[in-house]
Amino acid sequence: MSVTIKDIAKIAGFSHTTVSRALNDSHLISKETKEKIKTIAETLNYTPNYNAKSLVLNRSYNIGLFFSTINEGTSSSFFYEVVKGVNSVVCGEFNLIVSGIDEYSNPNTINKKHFDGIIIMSQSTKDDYFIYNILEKKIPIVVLNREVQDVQLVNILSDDRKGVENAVEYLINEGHRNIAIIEGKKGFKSTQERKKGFIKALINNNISIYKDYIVKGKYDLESGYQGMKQLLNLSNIPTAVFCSNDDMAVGAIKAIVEEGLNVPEDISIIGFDDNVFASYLSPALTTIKKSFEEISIRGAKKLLKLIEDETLERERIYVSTELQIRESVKRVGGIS
Amino acid sequence: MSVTIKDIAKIAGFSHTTVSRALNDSHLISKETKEKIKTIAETLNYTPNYNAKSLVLNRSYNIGLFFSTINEGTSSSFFYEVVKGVNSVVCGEFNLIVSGIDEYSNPNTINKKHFDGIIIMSQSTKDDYFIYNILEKKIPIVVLNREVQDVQLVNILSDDRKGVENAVEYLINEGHRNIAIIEGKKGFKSTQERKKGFIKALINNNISIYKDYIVKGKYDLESGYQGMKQLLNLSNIPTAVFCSNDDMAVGAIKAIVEEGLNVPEDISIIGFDDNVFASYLSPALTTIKKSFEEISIRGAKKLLKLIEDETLERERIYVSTELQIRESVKRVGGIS
DNA sequence: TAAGTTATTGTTAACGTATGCATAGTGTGA
DNA sequence: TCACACTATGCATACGTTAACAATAACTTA
Repeated sequence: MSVTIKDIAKIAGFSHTTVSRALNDSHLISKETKEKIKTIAETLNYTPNYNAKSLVLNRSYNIGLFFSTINEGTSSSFFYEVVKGVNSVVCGEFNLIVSGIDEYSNPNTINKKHFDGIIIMSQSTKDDYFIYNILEKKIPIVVLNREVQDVQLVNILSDDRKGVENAVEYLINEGHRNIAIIEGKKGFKSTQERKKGFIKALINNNISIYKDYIVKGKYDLESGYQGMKQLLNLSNIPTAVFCSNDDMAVGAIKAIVEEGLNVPEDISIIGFDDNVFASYLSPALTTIKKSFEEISIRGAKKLLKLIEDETLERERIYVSTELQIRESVKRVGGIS
Repeated sequence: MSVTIKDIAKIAGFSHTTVSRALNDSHLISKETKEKIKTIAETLNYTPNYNAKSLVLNRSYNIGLFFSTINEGTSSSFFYEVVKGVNSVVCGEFNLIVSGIDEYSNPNTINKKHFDGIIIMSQSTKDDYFIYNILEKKIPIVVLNREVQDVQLVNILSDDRKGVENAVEYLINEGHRNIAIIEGKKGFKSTQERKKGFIKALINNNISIYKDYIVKGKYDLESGYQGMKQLLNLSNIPTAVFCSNDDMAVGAIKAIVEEGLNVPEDISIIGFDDNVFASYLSPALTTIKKSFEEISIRGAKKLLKLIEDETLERERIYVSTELQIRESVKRVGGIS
């Protein structure tokens, strides 16, 4: 049916071994035969059978990109950025197989013959059993977005702490001194990290930290609303509030508006995530964006290196965030 | 290294052929041996080597999903819906390989050994050379979203005409009689189809068609703005306007607001596409949504059938659209 | 009881590629 | 001129699976 190296061999008058070597640029073959064989291959429109190649070389030319799930609950811009990022790195040499972890009731069906390497965009600790399974099989793996503890693996994470630190420094540069935070959900790693960044920025700039300016939240709209209410009840209302995610920022804005105040004229707001809706709010929300595309690109590149050299150090890499400056922050006061 | 059927054969005391047959539930093998072999396979954590399987069975277990491009210009919600839709159908039996046509300088590198079937989400006539190439190779193929002419293939398309017809009938049911259209870009298939749907709805309801109510557009914001200006200059301003896409709807709304009028109080607007921003506009835009997820699901299912039975009729399938009713249409007048 | 049928298992080759080893031809140095 | 190295090629086999064909045993049937 389709052209094989044996067909080429017959026409060229060489053994199929020689053809194989010629097409793989082996140094054992003379220049002239190489050229002859290559032109024949081209005219015959030869393409290697990757299944046969894979069988003997014991590799698949496949990279697996696994999301926790591909169903409801995955944001489309997130999904797109990740696939795009990984694809831009692995396309050409590898096939990119996209899948959801929740589709695999039994992770054992995944084996090394099938994937040269695996990238996991992890959004839940439920993924861990899957990750451990792959680690056991010694398949090169990179985990994005979620820190996997107690295990040596390549982990690409967003540097939330630094991102918040920068954002709060931006507020300070805009003249704000009374800056509050509405925290994320208790127990979440991201909650801690974002808070640490907040504190760090204040300390760096010798701004004292008021307990009243640190209020709890739960990452949902309602808790942002309630948190802001609490801040509005203070005698010394902050001029700027960092909300640990965009949902809470929306809740906070609602509370401010209800109070008859305006964003950013009376209070400036910064969120975190850069949700789809962030730029459509009025005022458009200034927020901190994780670049999932960059996380994915870095992860994919690291994976390719890992495939080449399996002894590579398993490190944790932090990718910087980007402050999306829009309209929810106002400059205040004179120059400090 | 990893477990093969020969390993199982040794332990079970059968030939590897018997093992192969047992694991594939061949009727040639007795119940007892089947069970025995299967339990051994399970305890050894056996997974078949798909490359070997593929080699001998001449199939790949891969489905290719090709976009015109995966880079800038692809909307994320569109991309996500499509991957999600296809994945929901093919997961389990097949690997889903996602790729961009623009990554293949030479489509000849794609061969039947590599893909059991291919789905093309086509957004440009530039894809045609690629599509023809795959057709020549007799790889089962389904083309989504764009009509490919002069060729027998399975084509899954959105029924724009019917969608617009329904939307305009909705306007009519809301009491509107003076309904205008701002057309899409000249020469585009979609422009014609959407216009036909518009006309059809009017004819169905015995509403006469004014030439003045049909204005040209170019699918961009500016042309929507200009088109609306034109309509606002008429002595008999329409009470409702169907804009052939959402971008033009935004332009149209801008023109209306500039004139000191309101949407939907003075003029109702319907768009087409359900862009990301549509629900964040104020008023939130009532618009016609192509369900790319459904197009993808239908396409994927059709492809699987095509793989099973290559003689299947190559038909053109139209998937219905969905009217997203939001806030940009107002009920007018009494009951007609 | 011989011949035929059926149920179960084994032998062998095939898929298309890469590679260790063998071989032939050509030059090189003493 | 002989031994040796080097270059270019071919032979044989392996990868893990399936399947055509062969083989065996047990059971039917006349």
